Amino acid sequence: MTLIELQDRIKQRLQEAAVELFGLSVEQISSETPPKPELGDLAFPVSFELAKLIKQSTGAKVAPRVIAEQLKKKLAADEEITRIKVAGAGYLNIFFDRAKLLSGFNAVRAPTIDQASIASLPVRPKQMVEHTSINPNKAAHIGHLRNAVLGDTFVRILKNAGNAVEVQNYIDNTGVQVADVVVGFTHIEAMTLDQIKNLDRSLPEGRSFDYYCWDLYTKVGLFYRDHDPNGQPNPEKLKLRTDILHALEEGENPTADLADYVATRNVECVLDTMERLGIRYDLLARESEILHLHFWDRAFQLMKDAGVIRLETEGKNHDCWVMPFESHTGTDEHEADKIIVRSNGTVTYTGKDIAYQLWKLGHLGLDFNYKPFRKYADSHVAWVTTTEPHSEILPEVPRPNFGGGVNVYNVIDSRQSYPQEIVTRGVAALVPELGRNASVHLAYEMVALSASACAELGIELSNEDRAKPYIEMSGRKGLGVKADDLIDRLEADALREVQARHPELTAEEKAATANEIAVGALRYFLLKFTRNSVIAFDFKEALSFEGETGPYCQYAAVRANSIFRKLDSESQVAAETFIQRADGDAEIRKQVAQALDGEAGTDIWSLVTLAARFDEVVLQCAAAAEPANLAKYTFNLARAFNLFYHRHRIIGEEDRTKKAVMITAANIARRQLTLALATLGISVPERM
RNA sequence: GCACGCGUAGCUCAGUUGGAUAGAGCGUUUGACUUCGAAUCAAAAGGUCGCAGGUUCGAGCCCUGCCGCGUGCACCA
Repeated sequence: MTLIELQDRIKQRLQEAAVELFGLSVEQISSETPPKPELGDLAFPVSFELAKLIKQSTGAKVAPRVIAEQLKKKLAADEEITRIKVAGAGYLNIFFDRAKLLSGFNAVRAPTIDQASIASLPVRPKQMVEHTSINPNKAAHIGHLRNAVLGDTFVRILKNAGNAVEVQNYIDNTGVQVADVVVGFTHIEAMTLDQIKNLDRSLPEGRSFDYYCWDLYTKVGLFYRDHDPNGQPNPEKLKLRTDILHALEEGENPTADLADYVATRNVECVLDTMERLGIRYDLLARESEILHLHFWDRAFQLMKDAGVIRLETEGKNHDCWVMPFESHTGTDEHEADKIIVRSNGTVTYTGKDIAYQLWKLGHLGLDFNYKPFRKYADSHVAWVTTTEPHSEILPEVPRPNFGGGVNVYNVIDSRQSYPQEIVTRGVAALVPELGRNASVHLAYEMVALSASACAELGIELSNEDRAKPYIEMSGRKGLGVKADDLIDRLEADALREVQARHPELTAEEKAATANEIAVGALRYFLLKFTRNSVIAFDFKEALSFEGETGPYCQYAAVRANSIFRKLDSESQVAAETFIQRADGDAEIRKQVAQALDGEAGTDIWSLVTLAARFDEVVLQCAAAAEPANLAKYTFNLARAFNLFYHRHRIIGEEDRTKKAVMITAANIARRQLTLALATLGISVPERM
């Protein structure tokens, strides 16, 4: 028996009772947790809702408390329920049979989310999540990290909620940003492809190819402006970019080969960075294939046939194919319609994304070719799209079927809400049966720099910038905190602590532990904010291991594990069988109930109920697409455990029943805490 | 100008879809290591939930109008 099953059963009873008593059906029965455990385990404000419905249908005013009393009588005593109380202005508060549920919760085995168990499940509709999608022309910064951590955590949440999920990382290898770096290599540094390869091989440790490109990219911006940061771009130099862009779209030429090397190496570097945080992918979908395999041509035809876009024959958008967008009333300066195909015949990002989304949803009627890109340590393979047919025959790894998802989640920052809205509309117009909900823009606010972070990075601020609440990062200006730099600092800080606390560990163990702590700190830091909150990045906050942080949660789990490491196996087995028997044996159940009663008992019981709520929280997070809720829950569970840890001693406990109860409570708590952390992508170190 | 988002403790943020006495972390002050690990725990101080109306049994949450801040409104992505 899980908490969700129990809740659903009570909700159903309440719905039946509402029909029986008042002839009213309440569509959604909401439940909540009472502010204090003394008030009960579960509260239903349904009487308020019913009072309103009764007034609406009959005009009669009935006090919520009166309704609650009637519902209470109808709610026949369940065997899991010991008591029902009407409280406050009309709450229906439920008290569970603590002994019975403790036994029940203990028997529930944590679901595993490994590949084997997923493969054995019947075919389920597939959820698609696209995240990371960094332009492959430079190193990742903390803004990209927020995207990847958010996306990866959402993937874990979906999997934990029982979904099949496919993870995609979109590689814009034919866009302006890649073209810019190519301009840097060919026109500033005057390098050939072979020279770039040699340079790549000769780069020193700690200055990888993506770092090199980061610096080069900022130089290109100045190059366009003839080295005057505030100057106007030189049209002749901008033409270099346009020419390269055309060569990239064309494909199969020396410039495209050079760009392919640069983009692919940057992708490899970014995948290395993400691997440090436990973030992996199923498929790297490249823009070059969307062009060269004629995805766009097909989508273009579909859009023309459906009348979704029209060719402008006059006015500002003369010769462009545009998608009308009525809700944005156009002004003189700002055009309402969105250009999909430019007057020179090339397609915008929005158009390419519509084609890509159609493919993701299985409605384009074309497919990519695929080849393996990277094999991870656990033998999972990230595939990449390719133009070459039958590339998948080469390796021995079986290829999954990509695409064809029922829902598509696109993790993209909220500055792109407008183009994403157009993409969603376009897809919905082309495939009306899918509706507007098939393609979801999972939007989040940007990561910006706090004033103190700028000071630490040695960035000089103008007076205008100083007045702002935060400073926006800029890849073009090289303004930002690189992901690997931050992870390095976190690992160094963590290593120093581990060294001080556990000098007996080997160097490898220390390094591994430091990595686990660094990942815990970073992922939690990026997840504790809700999606629509701007993160003004601050080093002190991000580097903290105390208070509401990942390491705090890890520490609670480590403490829990250390209890079980020290506890003799005899006590563990005894507790297990004792609590198991509480379900059937009335005498034992009475003893257990006693141990869970009173102030100390309620204290222990509240830890158990909080731990049991994990499944419910995961479902909520999946529905709301908000991983921050899970982060908050995990922290609260860790906090509850630390409090329990402080107030109760297990190993020295003399009373057999009390000891068994505490062992079981601690075991449930550490199991759920470990699971919650794993869902956040955070592991629990052996020691810390 | 228009669209979207935000405004909650000194600072950074939550707030279970309209419910019980508005909560955390940091910072400040004060306590707790001979104990299953103090990366911890406890206590105190700290609030006109931007302002003004409205809806109702009930509003931090919904509606309207203001004020302030951010982002977007490209033939970039």
